[in-house]
Amino acid sequence: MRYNTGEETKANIIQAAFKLFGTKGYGSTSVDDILNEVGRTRGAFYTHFKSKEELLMEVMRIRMEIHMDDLEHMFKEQVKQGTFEIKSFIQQFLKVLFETTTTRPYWTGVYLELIKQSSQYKEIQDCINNAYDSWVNLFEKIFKKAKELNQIKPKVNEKILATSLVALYEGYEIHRYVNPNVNLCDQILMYEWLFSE
Amino acid sequence: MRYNTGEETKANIIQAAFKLFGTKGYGSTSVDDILNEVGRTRGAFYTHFKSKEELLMEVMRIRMEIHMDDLEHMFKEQVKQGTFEIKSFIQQFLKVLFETTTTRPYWTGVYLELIKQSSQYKEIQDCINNAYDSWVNLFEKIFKKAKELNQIKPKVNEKILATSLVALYEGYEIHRYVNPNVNLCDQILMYEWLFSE
Amino acid sequence: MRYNTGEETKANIIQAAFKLFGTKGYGSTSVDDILNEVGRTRGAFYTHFKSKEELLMEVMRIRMEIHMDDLEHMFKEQVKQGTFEIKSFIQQFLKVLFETTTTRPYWTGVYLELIKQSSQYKEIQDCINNAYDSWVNLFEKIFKKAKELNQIKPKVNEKILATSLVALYEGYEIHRYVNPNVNLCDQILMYEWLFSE
Amino acid sequence: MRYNTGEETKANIIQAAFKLFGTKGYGSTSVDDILNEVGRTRGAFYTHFKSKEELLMEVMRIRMEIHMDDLEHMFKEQVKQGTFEIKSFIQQFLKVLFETTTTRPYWTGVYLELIKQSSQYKEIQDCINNAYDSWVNLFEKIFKKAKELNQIKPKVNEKILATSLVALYEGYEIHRYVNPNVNLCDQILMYEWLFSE
DNA sequence: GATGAATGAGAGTTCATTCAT
DNA sequence: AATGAATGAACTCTCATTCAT
Repeated sequence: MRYNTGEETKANIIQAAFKLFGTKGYGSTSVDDILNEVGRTRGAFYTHFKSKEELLMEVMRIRMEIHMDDLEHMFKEQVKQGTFEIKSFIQQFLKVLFETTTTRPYWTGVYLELIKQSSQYKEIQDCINNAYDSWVNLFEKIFKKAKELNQIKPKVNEKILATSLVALYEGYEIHRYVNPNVNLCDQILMYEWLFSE
Repeated sequence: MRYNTGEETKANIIQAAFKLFGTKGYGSTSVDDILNEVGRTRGAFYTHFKSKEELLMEVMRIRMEIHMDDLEHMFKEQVKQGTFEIKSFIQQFLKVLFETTTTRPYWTGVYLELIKQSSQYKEIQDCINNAYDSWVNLFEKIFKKAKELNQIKPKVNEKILATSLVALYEGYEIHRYVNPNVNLCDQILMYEWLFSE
Repeated sequence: MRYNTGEETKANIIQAAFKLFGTKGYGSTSVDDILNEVGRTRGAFYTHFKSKEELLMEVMRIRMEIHMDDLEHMFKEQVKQGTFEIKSFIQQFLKVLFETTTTRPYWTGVYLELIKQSSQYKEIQDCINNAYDSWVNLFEKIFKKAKELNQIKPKVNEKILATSLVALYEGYEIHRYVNPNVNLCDQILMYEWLFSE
Repeated sequence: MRYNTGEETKANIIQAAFKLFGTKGYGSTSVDDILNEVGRTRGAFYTHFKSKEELLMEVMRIRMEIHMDDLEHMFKEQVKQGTFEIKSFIQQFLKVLFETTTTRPYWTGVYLELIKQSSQYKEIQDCINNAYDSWVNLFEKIFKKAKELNQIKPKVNEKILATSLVALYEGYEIHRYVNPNVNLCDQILMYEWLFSE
């Protein structure tokens, strides 16, 4: 059978684009590169996407969600089961962060690409800002929950704490992108200290 | 006057490249774009640079230094004059950071570009890592000095504190790149808190 | 009709390249020149060839064969039909050579180009050397057949005779390239003399 | 002393051009390449030559003469001293030919270049044709002398013999250009045979 | 006599996109 | 749904040549 279902090919293209945008960058990845990876040819691309730009948007939409959902799900689950404890939660979160999965470096590459393109494309800017807000809101919720449970007594308000945590996270991730050998495990101490006492 | 000195033109090109790489991105800036800005023609470029790539490296080298030196100079000056005080130092530093100068957004754009290209070019990777280390070392020195002067009593070691501060800084800067309207002034509270007691 | 089959366009390009490389030279023929001749645009070229260099190789491969085959075929045919006679064979061969066909001058131009490029490209060097050997071998066979039939009694061995004939041929052809008006018909006497008695 | 005499620089340029045109080819040798070799810069070139084309002409003029003169001088000397003998003369001539001097391969490269350019530049065409005629005339004289001295009894006239010898020579030289390892010493037998009896 | 900054035309090549099939 | 030939604009880079110094 020569033809896939359309959806299959489209999904393959998005998957390949995610990988290639993440490694080679958006600008340096040609439509052909993607299609080579997928085993399809030029024309197939334009059956599914209006343009390369549109593909970038699709990649963005899908991945932004995935990224968020992991953490949110973990939080809600723990709260539901009454096992939530801020320190161990943060530690688990950091473990996910510091573990090198196959897709994580792709994601950082894509994310950097998006940040850069955000100055050109309003849609990307909005998407990132939304994601950013979601993160901050999620952590705010987390910190509030922790305070409610008397696990922390922050001296600054939870919003600021959350914003800082996200910035810290992004700063670390970028650092690791440039130097994958860096050992950031000690940093966990930093996070712990943020909430100690 | 038709002919400049070589250095003049070269400097103009680097200046224009800094601006354009920062706004449009390296890949989307053509050699022609740069030369239009400078008021020279294509060939002039290759009198001064072997390739566009080499230009990127020059921009990187020059700007990395500039960026570092501002802060280091401020620190040394204050220590020399006996006016160094960690909280106000950090506040001044943040003021510089949070003030929108004309060149700062360019710099963030160029920096993002460099981070992205670091996976392709060893030289860029090394340069960023060096800069990163310099930053961390500088802040370590600053924290040590502050501790020495009994201005802070950090619970984690100064190295970790420094690494975190740099990450925090980078995280904020990127956030601001995506959303220039964001008000990060409240964040100063965060920094302050980091060192309070 | 806007779209050809690929093979059609590819063949047209090779044909045009043969003509232009032969007249203007490889270096002075631009990809655009070729495509103008063909009535296609630049991009079409790269659908069929990886580079201009590759095109040169294709032209070489194809033409080298054509050039050889004419003569070999003539020889085999005559032997098969029992009409082979060395003197008249050589005369026919020379007639082909000395007649100005439309494509012959192109070929000499291309050949010169290849000889020159042979110092840069191993593939060309090998190809010419192979062709050269084929020529020598063919003439050796021809001379052996002629000796076998008692048509000549060469005082030097057939290999040397063959090598010399090829050199003579090439020397003449080059002379004619520089001065197309030269009358080389008298030279036939020379060839005849080579085998007389 | 920073400045040479003009003549010195000019001569150096011609010498370097000869080498580079011979190895890399005229088209692939840039004016800069030549000046690098000489240790001068662009402007110096145009003090001495109107254009790159003119340089080619100068190289041609000078080298064409040198090439010819060697042989002519040898011939005249031997005749004057009464030591002229056709077979040994040809052998000496071939020894010069077959010996690999440093400059010979350059010369063949330049010569091929000139042949190719002859279709574009009337001056080159004329120069080569003149040289060609000179060669033929010289060999004609040589053969006539040999016949006069009863050293050969050619069955074809001396002109044809001379033309053939030149063609043979050129054919061999080109063969050696493509495959420098080829051993053409056996070919001497061929030349000898040409005149035997 | 020589420098080297600048010109500007033109080269080979890439690539997002279109479209007949 | 997919192919792949073709487009054409854009790109980086080369180079013969000019000219102020």
